[in-house]
Parts: sequence; structure tokens; C-alpha cells
Amino acid sequence: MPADTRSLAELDRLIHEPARLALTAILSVVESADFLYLQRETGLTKGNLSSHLAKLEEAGYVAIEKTYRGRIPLTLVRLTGAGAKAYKAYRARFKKFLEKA
Amino acid sequence: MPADTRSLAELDRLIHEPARLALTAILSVVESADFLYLQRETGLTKGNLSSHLAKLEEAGYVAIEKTYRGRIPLTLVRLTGAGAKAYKAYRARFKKFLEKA
DNA sequence: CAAACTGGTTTGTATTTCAAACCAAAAAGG
DNA sequence: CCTTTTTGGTTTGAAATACAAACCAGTTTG
Repeated sequence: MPADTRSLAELDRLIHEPARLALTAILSVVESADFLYLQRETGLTKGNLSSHLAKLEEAGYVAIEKTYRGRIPLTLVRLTGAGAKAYKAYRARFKKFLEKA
Repeated sequence: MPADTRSLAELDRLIHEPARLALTAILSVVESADFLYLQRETGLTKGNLSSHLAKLEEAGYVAIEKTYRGRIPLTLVRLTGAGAKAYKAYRARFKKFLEKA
């Protein structure tokens, strides 16, 4: 019997997107990160990073705080409880899928 | 140091899509499957199954053979060598990602 | 022989994604 | 100073995706 592929349909698409998966993975281990750090780490363009972050924020998966380092803007991002939970669930589902094939 | 999230950008998007990942996973263990079997197994509509299969075929990941069972049409699908290779690579990458976080 | 069912494909629309253009503030150069 | 460049982003278009609904040819059923 083939793997339970039905469970794949339930994957959280918001996290599944590779760019956002990368972001979520990073944020799950750093407590908080700024915009440029995330850009360097993921290799995304500023535009794409900005819009992916906006989506994650809209979903309540990250909280974005716009502040200043001295006088230059600093955008800080951290995973929310909901974001951490969703990421954990995503990983668990995917891991299960990978195991049984 | 956060996980190597750069590697996620290299995931094969064609396989990454959940519907096609499900199809590929099934085909990786069955040698050959017909259209309706794949539909039942994945829960996709006929339309979506048809177009996802078309994409996989276009990429050379599956071979589709249209034949007949008696007088009613029968569409048989099997993974090609390239498809099997791509699927294997996808799994390896993802597994690696899951392991180091 | 008309209606419904099989086994699909095509079409239309709504989302998504990416890249390129844009923008305001700050720093650097002449 | 005043222009130019750089920093730290956001907004805007255009292209690709994905999904659902409509369609279609052939077959069986009433």
C-alpha cells in the first residue's frame, strides 16, 4: 500500500512555500531577527522578503516590529506562538510522510 | 547558527507541489497506476489530476500511456527514470533540512 | 432511443510568486 | 551646502500556478 498521500493535502501552504519555510525555520531558532539578516540568510530579494513577511504576519505567524537602530530603520521579526505551532505541525506531518516511503 | 535554509531554494518545485508530491510518492512504489486509482488515492478532482499529470509528463517525470481495458479508456501512468531520480533528490534534500533543525 | 454514467480534457478565474521600479531618509562626495 | 549614492525597505506589474467548473466522446442502462 502506498504512503498516506492524503495527509499531504493538509500541509499548511503558507509554510510550505520554500521562501517562507526558510524564514520560519530561521525564526524558530533565533528568537528575533532583523530584515537584512533574514535577507542575507535566505538570499531573497528585498521585495520578495517584504511580501513573504507580510503574508506570514497576516496569518499571525510572525510579529513585525518597526523601530530604529540610532536613526536608521530596523525591522525586527519574531515567530509568534501560532507560528511556532504551525511550523511544528508542518514538520511533524512532513516527517511522517518521509518516513513511510 | 540557523539551518541551511539556502538549500530549500533548490527544491524541485515541480515535485514540491503537494498534489504532485503525492502522485510522485505513489508512483515511486507501484510501477504503474491508472487514472482513477490515482484520483481515489489522492482525492484530486479529475481536472486537477489531469493537469498535474500533464505537467509531470511535460517535465519527463512520468510516462502516460493511453490504452483500453476492453472498450473503455484506460490511462496508465508510470514514473520515468528521471522522475524517480528527481523524487529521490527531493526527498534527500528535504530530509536533510528536517534533520538539522 | 433518451438519459445517465465513465473517463477523462479544456477553459476561466483567482491566487501566488517573483522581479523591477519606486521611495524616504541618511551618509558621502565635491 | 547641494548633489549623488547608499540603506532599508514597500509597492506595482506581469507571469505562472492551481483549482473548480464546464465540457466532451464513447458506453451502458432504463
